[in-house]
Amino acid sequence: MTLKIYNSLTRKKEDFKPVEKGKIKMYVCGMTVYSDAHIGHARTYFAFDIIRRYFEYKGFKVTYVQNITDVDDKIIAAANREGVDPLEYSKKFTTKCLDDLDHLGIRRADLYPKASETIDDMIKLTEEIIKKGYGYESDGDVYFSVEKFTEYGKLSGQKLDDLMSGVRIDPEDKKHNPFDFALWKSSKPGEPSWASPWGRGRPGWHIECSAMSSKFLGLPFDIHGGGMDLRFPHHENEIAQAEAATGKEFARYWIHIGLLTINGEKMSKSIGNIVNVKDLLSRWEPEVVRFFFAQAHYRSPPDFSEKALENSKKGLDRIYRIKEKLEECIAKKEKSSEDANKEFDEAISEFKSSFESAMDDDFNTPQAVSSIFDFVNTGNRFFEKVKNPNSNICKKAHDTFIKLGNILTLFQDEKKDYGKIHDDILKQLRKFASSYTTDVEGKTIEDVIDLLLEAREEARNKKDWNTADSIRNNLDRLGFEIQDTAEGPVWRKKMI
RNA sequence: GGGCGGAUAACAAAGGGGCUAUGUGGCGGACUGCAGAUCCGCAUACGAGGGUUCAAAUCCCUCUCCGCCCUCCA
Repeated sequence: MTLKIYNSLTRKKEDFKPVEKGKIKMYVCGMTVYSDAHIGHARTYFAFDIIRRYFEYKGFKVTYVQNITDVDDKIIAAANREGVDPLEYSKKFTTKCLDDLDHLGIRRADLYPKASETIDDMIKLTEEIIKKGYGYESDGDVYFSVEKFTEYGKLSGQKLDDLMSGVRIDPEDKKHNPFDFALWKSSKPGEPSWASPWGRGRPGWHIECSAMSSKFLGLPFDIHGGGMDLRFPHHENEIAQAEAATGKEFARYWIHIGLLTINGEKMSKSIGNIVNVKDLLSRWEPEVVRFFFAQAHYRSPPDFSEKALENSKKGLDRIYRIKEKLEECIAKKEKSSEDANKEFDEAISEFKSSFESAMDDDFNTPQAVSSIFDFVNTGNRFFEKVKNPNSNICKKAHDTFIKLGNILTLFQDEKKDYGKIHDDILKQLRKFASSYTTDVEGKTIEDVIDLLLEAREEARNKKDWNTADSIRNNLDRLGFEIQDTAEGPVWRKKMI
Protein backbone atom coordinates (compact mmCIF):
# COMPACT_ATOMS: atom_id res chain seq x y z
CA MET A 1 0.00 0.00 0.00
CA THR A 2 1.18 3.45 -0.77
CA LEU A 3 1.09 6.13 1.83
CA LYS A 4 -1.13 9.05 0.99
CA ILE A 5 -0.62 12.44 2.58
CA TYR A 6 -2.87 15.45 2.39
CA ASN A 7 -0.61 18.22 1.16
CA SER A 8 -1.71 21.67 2.29
CA LEU A 9 0.21 23.12 -0.63
CA THR A 10 -1.92 21.40 -3.27
CA ARG A 11 -4.97 20.83 -1.08
CA LYS A 12 -5.07 17.22 -2.22
CA LYS A 13 -4.18 13.81 -0.93
CA GLU A 14 -1.06 12.75 -2.77
CA ASP A 15 0.94 9.55 -2.99
CA PHE A 16 3.99 10.09 -0.88
CA LYS A 17 7.37 9.97 -2.59
CA PRO A 18 10.46 10.90 -0.61
CA VAL A 19 13.10 13.18 -2.05
CA GLU A 20 15.71 10.55 -1.28
CA LYS A 21 14.77 6.88 -1.34
CA GLY A 22 14.23 5.37 2.09
CA LYS A 23 14.79 8.64 3.92
CA ILE A 24 12.49 11.26 5.35
CA LYS A 25 13.52 14.72 6.32
CA MET A 26 10.94 16.55 8.34
CA TYR A 27 10.86 19.97 9.90
CA VAL A 28 8.22 21.12 12.37
CA CYS A 29 7.85 24.61 13.75
CA GLY A 30 8.55 24.42 17.42
CA MET A 31 7.66 26.39 20.49
CA THR A 32 8.29 29.98 21.39
CA VAL A 33 9.61 29.41 24.86
CA TYR A 34 8.24 31.97 27.27
CA SER A 35 5.74 29.95 29.32
CA ASP A 36 4.92 26.33 30.10
CA ALA A 37 3.94 23.96 27.31
CA HIS A 38 0.18 23.74 26.90
CA ILE A 39 -2.18 21.13 25.61
CA GLY A 40 -2.21 22.71 22.13
CA HIS A 41 1.54 22.21 21.83
CA ALA A 42 1.04 18.67 23.04
CA ARG A 43 -1.62 17.96 20.44
CA THR A 44 0.54 19.22 17.60
CA TYR A 45 3.79 17.56 18.60
CA PHE A 46 2.07 14.31 19.43
CA ALA A 47 0.55 14.32 15.93
CA PHE A 48 4.00 14.72 14.40
CA ASP A 49 5.41 12.09 16.71
CA ILE A 50 2.89 9.62 15.29
CA ILE A 51 3.70 10.70 11.74
CA ARG A 52 7.39 10.19 12.39
CA ARG A 53 6.77 6.82 14.04
CA TYR A 54 4.63 5.64 11.15
CA PHE A 55 7.36 6.58 8.67
CA GLU A 56 9.76 4.55 10.78
CA TYR A 57 7.32 1.66 10.88
CA LYS A 58 7.25 1.79 7.08
CA GLY A 59 11.01 1.45 7.12
CA PHE A 60 12.11 5.01 6.47
CA LYS A 61 15.09 6.56 8.15
CA VAL A 62 13.66 9.77 9.58
CA THR A 63 15.49 12.97 10.43
CA TYR A 64 13.19 15.14 12.49
CA VAL A 65 14.14 18.74 13.21
CA GLN A 66 12.11 21.03 15.44
CA ASN A 67 13.27 24.57 16.10
CA ILE A 68 13.15 26.49 19.34
CA THR A 69 12.25 30.15 19.07
CA ASP A 70 14.26 31.69 21.87
CA VAL A 71 14.52 35.23 20.49
CA ASP A 72 11.15 36.92 20.31
CA ASP A 73 9.15 39.96 21.40
CA LYS A 74 7.11 38.06 23.95
CA ILE A 75 10.17 36.47 25.48
CA ILE A 76 11.85 39.85 25.78
CA ALA A 77 8.74 41.39 27.31
CA ALA A 78 8.34 38.56 29.82
CA ALA A 79 12.03 38.58 30.74
CA ASN A 80 12.03 42.34 31.21
CA ARG A 81 9.01 42.08 33.46
CA GLU A 82 10.92 39.68 35.66
CA GLY A 83 14.15 41.59 35.31
CA VAL A 84 16.14 38.70 33.90
CA ASP A 85 18.22 38.28 30.79
CA PRO A 86 15.97 37.26 27.85
CA LEU A 87 18.28 34.50 26.70
CA GLU A 88 18.53 33.09 30.22
CA TYR A 89 14.77 33.29 30.45
CA SER A 90 14.17 31.41 27.23
CA LYS A 91 16.80 28.84 28.16
CA LYS A 92 14.87 28.06 31.33
CA PHE A 93 11.62 27.63 29.44
CA THR A 94 13.23 25.55 26.71
CA THR A 95 14.06 22.98 29.35
CA LYS A 96 10.67 23.26 31.02
CA CYS A 97 8.68 22.95 27.81
CA LEU A 98 10.63 19.98 26.53
CA ASP A 99 10.31 18.32 29.93
CA ASP A 100 6.55 18.82 29.84
CA LEU A 101 6.36 17.06 26.49
CA ASP A 102 8.63 14.30 27.78
CA HIS A 103 6.21 13.67 30.63
CA LEU A 104 3.41 13.30 28.14
CA GLY A 105 5.40 10.60 26.40
CA ILE A 106 6.10 12.53 23.23
CA ARG A 107 9.39 11.38 21.78
CA ARG A 108 11.91 14.12 21.17
CA ALA A 109 12.90 15.28 17.72
CA ASP A 110 16.42 14.46 16.56
CA LEU A 111 17.51 18.05 16.71
CA TYR A 112 16.29 21.23 18.39
CA PRO A 113 18.18 24.11 16.80
CA LYS A 114 17.75 27.43 18.57
CA ALA A 115 17.24 30.75 16.88
CA SER A 116 19.90 32.37 19.04
CA GLU A 117 22.47 29.86 17.80
CA THR A 118 21.63 30.19 14.11
CA ILE A 119 21.94 33.95 13.70
CA ASP A 120 24.86 33.75 11.25
CA ASP A 121 22.86 31.55 8.90
CA MET A 122 19.92 33.91 9.06
CA ILE A 123 22.15 36.87 8.23
CA LYS A 124 23.60 34.98 5.28
CA LEU A 125 20.15 34.07 4.02
CA THR A 126 18.99 37.67 4.40
CA GLU A 127 22.00 38.90 2.45
CA GLU A 128 21.21 36.43 -0.27
CA ILE A 129 17.60 37.62 -0.41
CA ILE A 130 18.73 41.21 -0.77
CA LYS A 131 21.31 40.26 -3.41
CA LYS A 132 18.65 38.51 -5.48
CA GLY A 133 16.46 41.60 -5.26
CA TYR A 134 13.77 40.26 -2.96
CA GLY A 135 14.69 42.25 0.12
CA TYR A 136 15.43 45.84 1.02
CA GLU A 137 16.83 47.74 3.93
CA SER A 138 14.80 50.46 5.47
CA ASP A 139 16.18 52.48 8.36
CA GLY A 140 18.08 49.62 10.04
CA ASP A 141 15.38 47.06 9.33
CA VAL A 142 15.37 44.63 6.45
CA TYR A 143 12.11 43.57 4.78
CA PHE A 144 11.08 40.96 2.31
CA SER A 145 9.26 42.37 -0.70
CA VAL A 146 6.27 40.12 -1.27
CA GLU A 147 5.48 41.72 -4.65
CA LYS A 148 8.82 40.51 -6.01
CA PHE A 149 8.03 36.89 -5.22
CA THR A 150 5.41 36.12 -7.83
CA GLU A 151 4.36 32.87 -6.18
CA TYR A 152 3.55 34.58 -2.91
CA GLY A 153 0.30 33.17 -1.57
CA LYS A 154 0.61 29.70 -3.11
CA LEU A 155 0.42 27.90 0.22
CA SER A 156 -2.54 29.71 1.70
CA GLY A 157 -4.35 29.98 -1.64
CA GLN A 158 -4.50 33.74 -1.45
CA LYS A 159 -3.61 36.32 -4.05
CA LEU A 160 -1.71 39.38 -3.03
CA ASP A 161 -4.38 41.57 -4.66
CA ASP A 162 -7.07 39.93 -2.52
CA LEU A 163 -4.99 40.36 0.59
CA MET A 164 -4.47 44.01 -0.22
CA SER A 165 -8.15 44.84 -0.37
CA GLY A 166 -9.32 46.03 2.98
CA VAL A 167 -5.84 46.69 4.32
CA ARG A 168 -5.16 50.13 5.63
CA ILE A 169 -1.86 51.61 4.59
CA ASP A 170 0.11 53.16 7.39
CA PRO A 171 2.09 56.06 5.90
CA GLU A 172 4.56 55.88 8.79
CA ASP A 173 5.37 52.30 7.93
CA LYS A 174 8.90 51.53 6.89
CA LYS A 175 7.58 48.81 4.60
CA HIS A 176 6.89 49.30 0.89
CA ASN A 177 3.91 46.98 1.06
CA PRO A 178 1.86 46.17 4.15
CA PHE A 179 2.48 42.46 3.62
CA ASP A 180 6.23 42.85 3.50
CA PHE A 181 7.67 41.30 6.62
CA ALA A 182 10.82 41.79 8.65
CA LEU A 183 13.90 39.72 7.94
CA TRP A 184 15.97 41.75 10.34
CA LYS A 185 14.96 44.26 12.97
CA SER A 186 17.15 46.90 14.50
CA SER A 187 17.31 46.43 18.23
CA LYS A 188 16.14 48.75 20.95
CA PRO A 189 18.11 49.16 24.16
CA GLY A 190 17.71 46.22 26.53
CA GLU A 191 17.02 43.74 23.77
CA PRO A 192 19.35 40.93 22.80
CA SER A 193 21.15 41.93 19.62
CA TRP A 194 23.76 40.75 17.16
CA ALA A 195 26.05 42.58 14.77
CA SER A 196 24.94 42.55 11.15
CA PRO A 197 25.63 44.39 7.89
CA TRP A 198 22.62 46.55 8.80
CA GLY A 199 23.76 47.38 12.29
CA ARG A 200 22.99 45.70 15.58
CA GLY A 201 19.68 43.93 15.65
CA ARG A 202 17.87 40.63 15.73
CA PRO A 203 16.24 38.44 13.14
CA GLY A 204 12.58 38.46 12.20
CA TRP A 205 10.58 35.42 13.16
CA HIS A 206 10.00 33.80 9.78
CA ILE A 207 13.62 33.79 8.69
CA GLU A 208 14.71 31.42 11.43
CA CYS A 209 12.70 28.52 10.06
CA SER A 210 13.89 29.04 6.49
CA ALA A 211 17.47 29.17 7.72
CA MET A 212 17.34 26.24 10.13
CA SER A 213 15.40 23.89 7.93
CA SER A 214 17.66 24.41 4.93
CA LYS A 215 20.77 24.29 7.09
CA PHE A 216 19.97 21.02 8.83
CA LEU A 217 17.97 19.22 6.17
CA GLY A 218 19.00 20.69 2.81
CA LEU A 219 16.59 21.64 0.05
CA PRO A 220 14.16 20.40 -0.84
CA PHE A 221 13.14 18.35 2.18
CA ASP A 222 10.09 16.11 2.52
CA ILE A 223 7.79 17.27 5.27
CA HIS A 224 7.21 20.67 6.73
CA GLY A 225 4.58 21.10 9.37
CA GLY A 226 3.12 22.98 12.25
CA GLY A 227 -0.15 24.10 13.69
CA MET A 228 -2.89 25.22 11.31
CA ASP A 229 -2.43 28.78 12.56
CA LEU A 230 1.05 28.93 11.10
CA ARG A 231 -0.07 28.34 7.55
CA PHE A 232 -0.39 32.05 6.94
CA PRO A 233 1.63 34.12 7.16
CA HIS A 234 4.45 32.17 8.79
CA HIS A 235 4.75 29.26 6.40
CA GLU A 236 3.91 31.34 3.37
CA ASN A 237 6.78 33.63 4.31
CA GLU A 238 9.16 30.74 4.90
CA ILE A 239 8.55 29.52 1.38
CA ALA A 240 9.06 32.99 -0.06
CA GLN A 241 12.35 33.50 1.78
CA ALA A 242 13.85 30.11 1.10
CA GLU A 243 12.84 29.84 -2.52
CA ALA A 244 13.72 33.46 -3.31
CA ALA A 245 17.16 33.10 -1.77
CA THR A 246 18.11 29.70 -3.15
CA GLY A 247 16.02 29.32 -6.28
CA LYS A 248 15.32 25.79 -5.06
CA GLU A 249 12.07 24.15 -4.08
CA PHE A 250 11.64 24.42 -0.31
CA ALA A 251 9.47 21.63 1.15
CA ARG A 252 7.50 18.92 -0.68
CA TYR A 253 4.60 18.14 1.66
CA TRP A 254 3.02 20.60 4.04
CA ILE A 255 1.15 19.18 6.99
CA HIS A 256 -0.99 21.35 9.24
CA ILE A 257 -2.48 20.20 12.50
CA GLY A 258 -6.03 21.21 13.45
CA LEU A 259 -6.14 23.50 16.44
CA LEU A 260 -7.55 22.15 19.63
CA THR A 261 -10.51 23.82 21.29
CA ILE A 262 -11.53 23.66 24.93
CA ASN A 263 -15.17 22.99 25.72
CA GLY A 264 -15.95 24.26 22.23
CA GLU A 265 -14.00 27.46 22.61
CA LYS A 266 -10.77 28.56 21.06
CA MET A 267 -7.95 28.27 23.53
CA SER A 268 -6.55 31.70 24.19
CA LYS A 269 -5.03 33.92 26.77
CA SER A 270 -7.89 36.39 26.64
CA ILE A 271 -10.50 33.73 27.42
CA GLY A 272 -8.12 32.44 30.05
CA ASN A 273 -8.72 28.80 29.23
CA ILE A 274 -5.21 27.64 28.49
CA VAL A 275 -4.56 24.20 29.91
CA ASN A 276 -0.93 23.52 30.76
CA VAL A 277 0.52 20.09 30.21
CA LYS A 278 1.62 20.07 33.82
CA ASP A 279 -1.89 20.66 35.15
CA LEU A 280 -3.31 18.15 32.74
CA LEU A 281 -0.95 15.45 33.93
CA SER A 282 -1.82 16.02 37.55
CA ARG A 283 -5.30 14.78 36.68
CA TRP A 284 -4.82 12.29 33.86
CA GLU A 285 -2.39 9.58 32.91
CA PRO A 286 -0.28 10.59 29.93
CA GLU A 287 -1.52 7.63 27.97
CA VAL A 288 -5.14 8.71 28.39
CA VAL A 289 -4.26 12.10 26.93
CA ARG A 290 -2.40 10.50 24.04
CA PHE A 291 -5.31 8.18 23.36
CA PHE A 292 -7.65 11.16 23.34
CA PHE A 293 -5.48 12.83 20.70
CA ALA A 294 -5.25 9.67 18.63
CA GLN A 295 -9.03 9.49 18.44
CA ALA A 296 -9.24 12.70 16.42
CA HIS A 297 -7.77 13.02 12.95
CA TYR A 298 -4.75 15.34 12.90
CA ARG A 299 -6.43 17.80 10.55
CA SER A 300 -9.60 18.06 12.64
CA PRO A 301 -9.85 20.31 15.63
CA PRO A 302 -10.34 18.09 18.68
CA ASP A 303 -12.43 19.51 21.50
CA PHE A 304 -10.84 19.01 24.87
CA SER A 305 -13.08 18.45 27.86
CA GLU A 306 -12.99 16.42 31.04
CA LYS A 307 -15.82 14.33 29.64
CA ALA A 308 -13.86 13.55 26.49
CA LEU A 309 -10.88 12.46 28.58
CA GLU A 310 -13.13 10.33 30.77
CA ASN A 311 -14.44 8.71 27.63
CA SER A 312 -10.92 8.02 26.37
CA LYS A 313 -9.96 6.56 29.69
CA LYS A 314 -12.76 4.04 29.57
CA GLY A 315 -11.99 3.04 26.02
CA LEU A 316 -8.33 2.63 26.81
CA ASP A 317 -9.17 0.48 29.81
CA ARG A 318 -11.20 -1.77 27.56
CA ILE A 319 -8.19 -2.23 25.33
CA TYR A 320 -5.88 -2.95 28.25
CA ARG A 321 -8.22 -5.69 29.46
CA ILE A 322 -7.75 -7.71 26.30
CA LYS A 323 -4.02 -7.10 26.42
CA GLU A 324 -3.96 -8.54 29.93
CA LYS A 325 -5.99 -11.52 28.79
CA LEU A 326 -3.47 -12.16 26.06
CA GLU A 327 -0.68 -12.00 28.60
CA GLU A 328 -2.39 -14.55 30.83
CA CYS A 329 -2.90 -16.78 27.84
CA ILE A 330 0.78 -16.56 26.91
CA ALA A 331 1.80 -17.46 30.45
CA LYS A 332 -0.23 -20.69 30.33
CA LYS A 333 1.88 -22.10 27.48
CA GLU A 334 -1.14 -23.93 26.06
CA LYS A 335 -0.66 -25.75 22.75
CA SER A 336 -4.23 -26.63 21.84
CA SER A 337 -5.33 -26.55 18.22
CA GLU A 338 -9.03 -25.85 18.40
CA ASP A 339 -10.43 -24.36 15.22
CA ALA A 340 -11.16 -21.07 16.95
CA ASN A 341 -7.43 -20.52 17.30
CA LYS A 342 -7.04 -20.54 13.57
CA GLU A 343 -9.87 -18.05 13.16
CA PHE A 344 -8.26 -15.79 15.69
CA ASP A 345 -4.97 -16.10 13.88
CA GLU A 346 -6.66 -14.80 10.75
CA ALA A 347 -8.22 -11.95 12.69
CA ILE A 348 -4.72 -10.87 13.73
CA SER A 349 -3.69 -10.49 10.11
CA GLU A 350 -6.87 -8.60 9.32
CA PHE A 351 -6.21 -6.30 12.24
CA LYS A 352 -2.73 -5.53 10.99
CA SER A 353 -3.81 -4.80 7.45
CA SER A 354 -6.79 -2.66 8.40
CA PHE A 355 -4.66 -0.70 10.83
CA GLU A 356 -2.04 -0.12 8.17
CA SER A 357 -4.47 0.92 5.50
CA ALA A 358 -6.00 3.42 7.92
CA MET A 359 -2.58 4.89 8.62
CA ASP A 360 -1.66 4.82 4.94
CA ASP A 361 -4.65 7.01 4.28
CA ASP A 362 -3.24 10.30 5.51
CA PHE A 363 -2.43 8.98 8.98
CA ASN A 364 -6.04 8.27 9.82
CA THR A 365 -5.57 7.48 13.49
CA PRO A 366 -9.29 7.44 14.42
CA GLN A 367 -9.83 4.73 11.89
CA ALA A 368 -6.76 2.91 13.13
CA VAL A 369 -8.20 3.09 16.64
CA SER A 370 -11.46 1.74 15.34
CA SER A 371 -9.59 -1.25 13.91
CA ILE A 372 -8.07 -1.77 17.34
CA PHE A 373 -11.53 -1.95 18.89
CA ASP A 374 -12.68 -4.33 16.20
CA PHE A 375 -9.80 -6.55 17.15
CA VAL A 376 -10.58 -6.19 20.85
CA ASN A 377 -14.12 -7.39 20.17
CA THR A 378 -12.87 -10.33 18.14
CA GLY A 379 -10.45 -11.19 20.92
CA ASN A 380 -13.10 -11.05 23.61
CA ARG A 381 -15.30 -13.34 21.56
CA PHE A 382 -12.36 -15.68 21.09
CA PHE A 383 -11.71 -15.94 24.81
CA GLU A 384 -15.42 -16.37 25.42
CA LYS A 385 -15.61 -19.26 23.00
CA VAL A 386 -12.36 -21.18 23.19
CA LYS A 387 -11.56 -23.35 26.18
CA ASN A 388 -7.82 -23.57 25.74
CA PRO A 389 -6.50 -20.61 23.81
CA ASN A 390 -3.22 -21.42 22.12
CA SER A 391 -0.37 -19.48 23.68
CA ASN A 392 1.53 -19.03 20.45
CA ILE A 393 -1.48 -17.40 18.84
CA CYS A 394 -1.87 -15.17 21.88
CA LYS A 395 1.78 -14.27 21.62
CA LYS A 396 1.34 -13.34 18.00
CA ALA A 397 -1.69 -11.21 18.84
CA HIS A 398 0.18 -9.56 21.67
CA ASP A 399 3.21 -8.82 19.50
CA THR A 400 1.00 -7.27 16.85
CA PHE A 401 -0.71 -5.20 19.51
CA ILE A 402 2.58 -3.87 20.82
CA LYS A 403 4.03 -3.22 17.41
CA LEU A 404 1.01 -1.33 16.08
CA GLY A 405 0.40 0.34 19.43
CA ASN A 406 3.93 1.66 19.34
CA ILE A 407 3.02 3.78 16.31
CA LEU A 408 0.42 5.56 18.44
CA THR A 409 2.57 5.38 21.60
CA LEU A 410 -0.10 3.27 23.24
CA PHE A 411 -0.29 -0.05 25.10
CA GLN A 412 3.43 -0.18 25.74
CA ASP A 413 3.16 -0.55 29.53
CA GLU A 414 4.22 -4.00 30.64
CA LYS A 415 2.31 -3.67 33.85
CA LYS A 416 0.29 -0.66 34.88
CA ASP A 417 2.42 1.28 37.28
CA TYR A 418 0.80 3.26 40.00
CA GLY A 419 2.34 6.56 39.02
CA LYS A 420 2.88 9.40 41.36
CA ILE A 421 -0.28 8.76 43.34
CA HIS A 422 1.22 5.48 44.54
CA ASP A 423 1.96 6.67 48.07
CA ASP A 424 -1.39 8.30 48.53
CA ILE A 425 -3.28 5.26 47.32
CA LEU A 426 -1.31 2.95 49.52
CA LYS A 427 -2.02 5.16 52.50
CA GLN A 428 -5.75 5.19 51.85
CA LEU A 429 -5.72 1.50 51.13
CA ARG A 430 -4.04 0.70 54.43
CA LYS A 431 -6.39 3.01 56.24
CA PHE A 432 -9.55 1.30 55.19
CA ALA A 433 -7.93 -2.14 55.22
CA SER A 434 -7.10 -1.77 58.90
CA SER A 435 -10.78 -2.03 59.77
CA TYR A 436 -11.05 -5.46 58.17
CA THR A 437 -7.71 -7.03 58.81
CA THR A 438 -4.54 -6.59 60.81
CA ASP A 439 -0.89 -5.99 60.05
CA VAL A 440 -1.31 -3.73 57.07
CA GLU A 441 1.57 -1.44 57.93
CA GLY A 442 4.65 -1.99 55.82
CA LYS A 443 2.78 -4.17 53.35
CA THR A 444 2.80 -3.56 49.62
CA ILE A 445 -0.28 -2.62 47.65
CA GLU A 446 -0.52 -6.16 46.30
CA ASP A 447 -0.32 -7.67 49.80
CA VAL A 448 -2.90 -5.32 51.24
CA ILE A 449 -5.30 -6.06 48.43
CA ASP A 450 -4.83 -9.80 48.92
CA LEU A 451 -5.62 -9.42 52.62
CA LEU A 452 -8.73 -7.44 51.78
CA LEU A 453 -9.85 -10.02 49.27
CA GLU A 454 -9.40 -12.75 51.89
CA ALA A 455 -11.52 -10.75 54.31
CA ARG A 456 -14.07 -10.26 51.58
CA GLU A 457 -14.20 -13.99 50.79
CA GLU A 458 -14.83 -14.73 54.44
CA ALA A 459 -17.67 -12.26 54.46
CA ARG A 460 -19.06 -13.72 51.28
CA ASN A 461 -18.98 -17.22 52.71
CA LYS A 462 -21.01 -15.90 55.61
CA LYS A 463 -23.29 -14.15 53.11
CA ASP A 464 -22.35 -10.87 54.73
CA TRP A 465 -22.94 -8.97 51.51
CA ASN A 466 -22.66 -5.54 53.12
CA THR A 467 -19.10 -6.13 54.18
CA ALA A 468 -18.19 -7.83 50.92
CA ASP A 469 -19.65 -5.03 48.81
CA SER A 470 -18.12 -2.35 50.94
CA ILE A 471 -14.64 -3.80 50.44
CA ARG A 472 -15.24 -4.09 46.73
CA ASN A 473 -16.55 -0.54 46.45
CA ASN A 474 -13.69 0.90 48.40
CA LEU A 475 -11.13 -0.89 46.25
CA ASP A 476 -12.92 0.25 43.14
CA ARG A 477 -12.89 3.82 44.32
CA LEU A 478 -9.11 3.61 44.66
CA GLY A 479 -8.80 2.29 41.13
CA PHE A 480 -8.73 -1.46 41.73
CA GLU A 481 -11.38 -3.41 39.94
CA ILE A 482 -12.57 -6.58 41.64
CA GLN A 483 -14.15 -9.37 39.66
CA ASP A 484 -15.57 -12.58 41.05
CA THR A 485 -14.79 -15.38 38.67
CA ALA A 486 -15.21 -19.14 38.77
CA GLU A 487 -11.59 -19.36 39.93
CA GLY A 488 -12.16 -16.90 42.75
CA PRO A 489 -11.79 -13.15 42.97
CA VAL A 490 -9.28 -11.35 40.77
CA TRP A 491 -8.27 -7.73 40.73
CA ARG A 492 -6.71 -5.37 38.26
CA LYS A 493 -5.63 -1.78 38.24
CA LYS A 494 -7.90 0.45 36.22
CA MET A 495 -6.84 3.42 34.14
CA ILE A 496 -6.87 6.64 36.11
C1' G B 1 -14.45 41.60 2.75
C1' G B 2 -10.65 37.62 1.03
C1' G B 3 -8.74 32.63 1.92
C1' C B 4 -9.22 27.63 4.13
C1' G B 5 -12.15 23.92 6.41
C1' G B 6 -16.61 22.02 8.60
C1' A B 7 -22.19 20.42 9.74
C1' U B 8 -22.87 12.41 10.71
C1' A B 9 -27.29 9.29 16.06
C1' A B 10 -27.53 11.28 23.39
C1' C B 11 -22.13 12.68 23.16
C1' A B 12 -17.37 12.01 20.68
C1' A B 13 -15.60 10.70 15.94
C1' A B 14 -14.27 8.01 10.96
C1' G B 15 -16.12 7.01 6.21
C1' G B 16 -17.51 9.24 1.45
C1' G B 17 -22.54 6.28 -4.81
C1' G B 18 -25.17 0.03 -3.13
C1' C B 19 -21.56 -3.18 2.16
C1' U B 20 -23.01 -3.34 10.88
C1' A B 21 -17.63 2.18 11.18
C1' U B 22 -15.80 2.63 16.11
C1' G B 23 -15.88 4.38 21.35
C1' U B 24 -18.71 6.23 25.60
C1' G B 25 -23.74 6.37 27.13
C1' G B 26 -29.09 4.10 26.88
C1' C B 27 -32.52 -0.26 26.68
C1' G B 28 -33.34 -5.81 26.89
C1' G B 29 -31.09 -10.71 27.73
C1' A B 30 -27.01 -14.40 29.36
C1' C B 31 -23.49 -14.85 33.51
C1' U B 32 -23.32 -13.18 39.01
C1' G B 33 -25.47 -13.32 45.93
C1' C B 34 -25.48 -8.38 43.82
C1' A B 35 -22.10 -6.00 40.85
C1' G B 36 -18.18 -5.61 37.44
C1' A B 37 -15.98 -7.47 33.14
C1' U B 38 -17.45 -10.16 28.88
C1' C B 39 -20.93 -12.06 25.36
C1' C B 40 -25.79 -11.84 22.60
C1' G B 41 -29.67 -8.59 20.92
C1' C B 42 -32.03 -3.53 20.25
C1' A B 43 -32.78 1.72 19.39
C1' U B 44 -31.39 6.71 17.92
C1' A B 45 -27.63 9.35 11.85
C1' C B 46 -25.75 11.80 7.96
C1' G B 47 -27.72 20.78 8.39
C1' A B 48 -32.06 22.43 4.61
C1' G B 49 -34.04 22.44 -0.37
C1' G B 50 -33.47 21.01 -5.35
C1' G B 51 -30.91 17.95 -9.19
C1' U B 52 -27.99 13.63 -11.51
C1' U B 53 -28.53 8.14 -10.93
C1' C B 54 -31.54 1.79 -11.07
C1' A B 55 -29.35 3.57 -6.25
C1' A B 56 -27.09 9.74 -2.74
C1' A B 57 -25.02 10.70 4.00
C1' U B 58 -21.41 10.23 -0.20
C1' C B 59 -21.58 13.54 -6.78
C1' C B 60 -23.68 18.61 -8.69
C1' C B 61 -26.37 23.33 -7.61
C1' U B 62 -28.59 26.75 -4.14
C1' C B 63 -29.24 28.12 0.84
C1' U B 64 -28.47 28.24 6.28
C1' C B 65 -25.28 27.84 10.24
C1' C B 66 -20.27 27.05 12.53
C1' G B 67 -14.85 27.18 13.09
C1' C B 68 -9.94 28.88 11.79
C1' C B 69 -6.54 32.34 9.27
C1' C B 70 -5.70 37.40 7.14
C1' U B 71 -2.55 40.38 14.60
C1' C B 72 5.42 37.27 15.60
C1' C B 73 -0.89 31.88 18.71
C1' A B 74 1.03 24.71 17.99
